[in-house]
Amino acid sequence: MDTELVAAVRRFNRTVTQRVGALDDAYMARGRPLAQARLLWEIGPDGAEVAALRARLGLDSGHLSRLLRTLEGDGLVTVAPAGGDGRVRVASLTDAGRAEWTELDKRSDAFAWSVLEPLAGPRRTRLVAAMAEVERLLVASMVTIEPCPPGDPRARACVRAYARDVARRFDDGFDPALSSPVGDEELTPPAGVFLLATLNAEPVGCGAVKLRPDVPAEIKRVWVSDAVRGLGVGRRILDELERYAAARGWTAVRLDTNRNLTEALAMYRSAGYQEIEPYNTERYAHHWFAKRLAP
Amino acid sequence: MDTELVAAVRRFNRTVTQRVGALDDAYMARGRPLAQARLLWEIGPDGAEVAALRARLGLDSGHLSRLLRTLEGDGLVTVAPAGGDGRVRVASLTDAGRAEWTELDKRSDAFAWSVLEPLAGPRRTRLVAAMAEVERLLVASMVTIEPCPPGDPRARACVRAYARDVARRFDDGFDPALSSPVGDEELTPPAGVFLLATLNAEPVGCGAVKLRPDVPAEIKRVWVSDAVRGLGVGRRILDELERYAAARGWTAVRLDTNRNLTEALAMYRSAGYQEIEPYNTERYAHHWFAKRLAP
DNA sequence: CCATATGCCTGACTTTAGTCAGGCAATCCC
DNA sequence: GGGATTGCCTGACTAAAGTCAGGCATATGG
Repeated sequence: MDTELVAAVRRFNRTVTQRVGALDDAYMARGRPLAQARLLWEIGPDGAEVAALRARLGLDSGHLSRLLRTLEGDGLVTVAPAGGDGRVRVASLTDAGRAEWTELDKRSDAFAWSVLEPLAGPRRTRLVAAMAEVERLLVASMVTIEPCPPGDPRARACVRAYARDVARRFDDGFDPALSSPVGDEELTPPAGVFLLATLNAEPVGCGAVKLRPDVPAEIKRVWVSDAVRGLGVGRRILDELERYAAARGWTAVRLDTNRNLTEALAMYRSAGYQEIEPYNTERYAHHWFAKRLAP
Repeated sequence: MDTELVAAVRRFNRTVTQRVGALDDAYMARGRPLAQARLLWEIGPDGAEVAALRARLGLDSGHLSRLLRTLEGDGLVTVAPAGGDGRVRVASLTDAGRAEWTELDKRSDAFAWSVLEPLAGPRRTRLVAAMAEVERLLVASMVTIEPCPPGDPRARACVRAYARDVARRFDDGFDPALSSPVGDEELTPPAGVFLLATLNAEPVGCGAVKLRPDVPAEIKRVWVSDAVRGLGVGRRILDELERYAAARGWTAVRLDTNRNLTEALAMYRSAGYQEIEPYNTERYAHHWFAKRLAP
């Protein structure tokens, strides 16, 4: 833990929560309790499911329900059953609510401008550039990587997204049926593991490793969503997979990949992988890599 | 109002309040109400006057008093009269309070590290650099500039700091008695104005303008504290003074300055001031400038 | 079709936060 | 030395936030 860097982050936290955090609240709450204002804001012009609101705002079911009742009483919101599942209810804004939302939006703009306005000349664009950088890297640090059963809907969604992505990039498309199949049980401990990367509970990446006895651990399906590409998430997934295999006694890891996935190729090389002879007959593979693991 | 810049600031606000604001609170409040935790933190190992705490935390007198009573009840804090003024009371930490404070400090470190830890290689230092830039520029945008009676203690403090600064920089020191004196009444509307720049209610800069009939408005005592130097505060003070004079009908402004104040010279030139012949016999002046004001 | 789970709701709280009007002692300023 | 001011305190509130135990429909999986 680098104390100098930590001190800088703490200074940042202090200034920013003071300047942004507190004032943002004050701008949002227009006479209304803060929680109500936030809720109104989160519902947004397109409406939102109650469960989604609860998750986003981190509110107790009872508390949220009451807040919705209040906003409904004020004629700003209506809550009605959703189309499919009759238990799920969707909150949406009335015309009055939409007007109020627009006002909040304006105030958010005004607040943002109040930060920029006192700065002259190049300082304004410098601030915005630095903010964009901070935001981008904070998002990167908000991505968490955790084991997940390969049958989980979020895992499935990632694998589908992976198939879609590679289908677009391989010269001859991608037909999962022609690729050597990987069963769920091969990616379930102790035979292997499937890691899911999430950002605010949304899946944004994945990776898996198969641990077969007496052969190197085999990495599969490393994928990162466009939303967080370029933030080092792929590399983190790879590191975690290697660590997982090493912790369970494997001393080497290998993988295959397609010649069109140039960033992946670069990542493997920079992560210390060496190109090796083909160890399988995977239909879509052009390169095979291996790396020794420190115990 | 540049909508693109505003949108960037809003994205930043959203990510940062989510990542920093909420979590920071959660790290701080260890089972304790947030306000108590914050207060404990603000008291700090060296103690603090009750009035200072009230100002820093923006709390009501009653509320703060009660919070102090609670912490005192928990054996974390003692409140005792200060040395000089018997009305002023100072809160300080007991041994238990100090231990608790240390724990909070550790947790703040841990939280800051949790932001950096997931980032690999150059991203970590890039984040810190960008944070430092954002912090610096946010501080600049937190500085407010407002008219203030020249007799106000904060104004006096600025003028003293100004005298100290120039005494150090002029070749032959600075004796206010040898400089042409400026009376308070000359800097009090309508004869003139004294502007005070503050950051979190602390004075960090000043500037004044004398408005005498039939001669150009005269700018005096533009000073910026080291704490915010290089952030464009001096330029903002100058702009405000010019605007003040212009709004009251003056069409030109002038000032004198010392050859050793190189940044000030550069600032006046870049702000459109032209060097002119001496218009007074000020003991410490080497350069005289003037500028026409747009009505 | 029945047991179980899920999603949202209500009632009945407790805990924090924040406000306002005084009150008392110390201090300041003629 | 006496009136005004300052600094902190208490009492008596209201408002908002947050918690917990059910309850009632609507799904879902044998």
